[in-house]
Amino acid sequence: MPTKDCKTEQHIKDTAKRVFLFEGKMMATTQDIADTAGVNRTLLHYYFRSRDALFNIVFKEAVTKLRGRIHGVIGSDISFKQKIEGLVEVFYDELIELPYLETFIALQINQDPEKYAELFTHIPGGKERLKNFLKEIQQQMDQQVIPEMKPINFFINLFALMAYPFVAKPIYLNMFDITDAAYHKLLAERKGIIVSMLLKNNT
Amino acid sequence: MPTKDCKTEQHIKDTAKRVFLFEGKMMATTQDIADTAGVNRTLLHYYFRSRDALFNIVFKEAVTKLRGRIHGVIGSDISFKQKIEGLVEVFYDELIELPYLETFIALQINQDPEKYAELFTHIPGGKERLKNFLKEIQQQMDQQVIPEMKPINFFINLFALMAYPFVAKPIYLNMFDITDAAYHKLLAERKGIIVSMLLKNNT
DNA sequence: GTCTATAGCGGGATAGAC
DNA sequence: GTCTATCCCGCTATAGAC
Repeated sequence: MPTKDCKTEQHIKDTAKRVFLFEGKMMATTQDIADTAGVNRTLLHYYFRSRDALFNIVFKEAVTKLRGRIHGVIGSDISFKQKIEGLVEVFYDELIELPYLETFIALQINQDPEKYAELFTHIPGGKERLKNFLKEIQQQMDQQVIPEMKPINFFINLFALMAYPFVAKPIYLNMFDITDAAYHKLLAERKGIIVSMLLKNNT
Repeated sequence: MPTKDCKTEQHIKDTAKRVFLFEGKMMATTQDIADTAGVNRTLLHYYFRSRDALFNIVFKEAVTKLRGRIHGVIGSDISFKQKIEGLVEVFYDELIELPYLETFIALQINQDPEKYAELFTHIPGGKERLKNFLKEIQQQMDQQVIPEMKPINFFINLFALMAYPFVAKPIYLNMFDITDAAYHKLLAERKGIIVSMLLKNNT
């Protein structure tokens, strides 16, 4: 809270990021954020023009960071297995920091696909890097390291296993009547599970 | 559209279900729904009291139906493999009918976990049936049919692989620049993939 | 049961003083 | 840069005529 010495603009941005992506208050109003930040509501508009603009900045920033780290891994010069392990690592790292990021991505992308299209494609060399990764997946299949399927489906499996547990967390907390801490232990166990599920061949 | 001979109340409900869960208009207003249904907006309030009440009815109905079919499968007297196959089948069946249902579930459950808690637990014999299914999963592990892990994580894997592709569909349409039809082909291919990924052992 | 008219409010946004 | 006061709009909801 005492970030008063820092620039107000940054403080508002940090608070908005916390409220939206950490606490998961998707419907937070400008008043909510201002109250949480301990500033006057008009300052949000002074610095960011509108609620929408503020939201987009923090959302875009978070997605860009996650996406950047993901591309960093799939573009680096390491083994395929190391890439999968690396992806799980960075994904978990980012999503434990901002647990509601994936839920917001799902929400926003379903609300207005065109608006957020660029967030997932318009990245320097992104198309190329993605294409190469799919090729690499195909090679692993040819070498019988992973089961035969369309490379995109392997890709989807990877992200399904990583992302879904964060999106659906409240369901399972309730369904299995477990604590937040217990769920985090399950999540930790998943890191290894995901890798072995993906890389295990059926031949 | 010409459902005028049918009761207006039902027609409004059907329209609301379509707008929310089929077309994915999560922020649809009472006016939107009334227009789509071709009725006066006040009729929504006449029959359902409020937008919230109307939404809850259609949402609850859809979730209850899906949940009912899922419990029907896991509670029936068939082999473990048949249960997994059956779950994939009913899940796909329901989600192709209402493609945005999973996204709404994720959204609603994250917004207000307590409010929707009952939707996932308060079902006659539900707790018991779930517990037995987890036990069955454990047995399969003991028999080396599936890899060793906490049964809950097997359960989460199952739903991750089924549900996530529906939630994240717009991302992949854009990311891989494919059509709706092409994505549906990928989804169809997944049915077999999901089963084989889950039931493949690593010993 | 179906309409018109209207009330009421919550939230975003801006003008203008300090 | 920060505040107070105010405007404005969209949406929900209801009252009351037909």
